[in-house]
Amino acid sequence: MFSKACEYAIRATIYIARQSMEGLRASLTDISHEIDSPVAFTSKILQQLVKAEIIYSTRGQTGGFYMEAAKMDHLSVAGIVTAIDGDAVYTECGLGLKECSGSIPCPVHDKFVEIRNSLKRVLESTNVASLAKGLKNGDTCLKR
Amino acid sequence: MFSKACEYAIRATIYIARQSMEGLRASLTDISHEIDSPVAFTSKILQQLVKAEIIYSTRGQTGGFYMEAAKMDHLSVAGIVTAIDGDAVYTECGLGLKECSGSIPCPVHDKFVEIRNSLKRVLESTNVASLAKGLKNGDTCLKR
DNA sequence: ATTTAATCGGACAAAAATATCCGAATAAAT
DNA sequence: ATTTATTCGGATATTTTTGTCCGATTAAAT
Repeated sequence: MFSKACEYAIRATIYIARQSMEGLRASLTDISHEIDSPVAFTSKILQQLVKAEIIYSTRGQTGGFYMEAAKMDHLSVAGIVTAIDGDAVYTECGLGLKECSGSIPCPVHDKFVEIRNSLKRVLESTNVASLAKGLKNGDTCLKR
Repeated sequence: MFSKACEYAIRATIYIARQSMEGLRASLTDISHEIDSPVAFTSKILQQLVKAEIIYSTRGQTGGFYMEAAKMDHLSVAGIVTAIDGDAVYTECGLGLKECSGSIPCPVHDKFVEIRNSLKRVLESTNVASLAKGLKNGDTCLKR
């Protein structure tokens, strides 16, 4: 469904949000430990998230990654996916056709429009803040 | 969503079914031309489908690939996906966790169960015969 | 029998995704 | 000023996926 990079991105963002909720910055090593991901690869992904302005970073000692409170409330999982994987998962033909559309449909076009729309709807209606809260409460988990 | 191999497999199967509906065998070159896919790679995928007994093949001159009528009616798109990509798309955690489950859920677990179930339901309720008919009627397309 | 046209199977190649390494830049603490 | 702990950026390495090549096998047509 999503690339590995995107999975890490979502997990990292949720963890950063969870920490930022308590005014804490998260360091790279902390993050990759908490979400059980390869450190150097995670670093690249965090840089992408910084460029997309989904998270922010400060360098130097006591530096790290954080998220603004307003962002947590407004950012959906769909926003993270779009930043890392683009919108292919919502828009591209399920059978890989370049010109698949209502007028020149692939055999599963209608069914897939339905599936992708429901996926999009779910991902867009889920904000990062609510997921971070679930994590804080111990209801959910980011590793293993 | 699906691997390239799986996309080609679905398109090839539909085309083979369409030809078998008229008692015709489809050759490798014919198939990869009709679904616009790389010939040698398509060959590998067709062999996988033969091993999975989704399609059948005969060697030698006038040989080729074909599908039994009963199979077309009973085989769903889900069956092809499972044969090529396995059931990861229906079962694996959306965030890549190994042990994600109802008792130890990732933050998006419940939402993803819903999405995956609806995906599974749609793919299982779509048989190859109906898709082959749509192709034969010119309602749908397998290339571009 | 030979030719021809097809699938099968193994080795190989290229491209993309995933992951690592290391030095540079930055900024706080000492 | 120096040390220390951090992110940033570029080069490189590994793994997986995608794709190619070619000879072996098969079976119908000549």
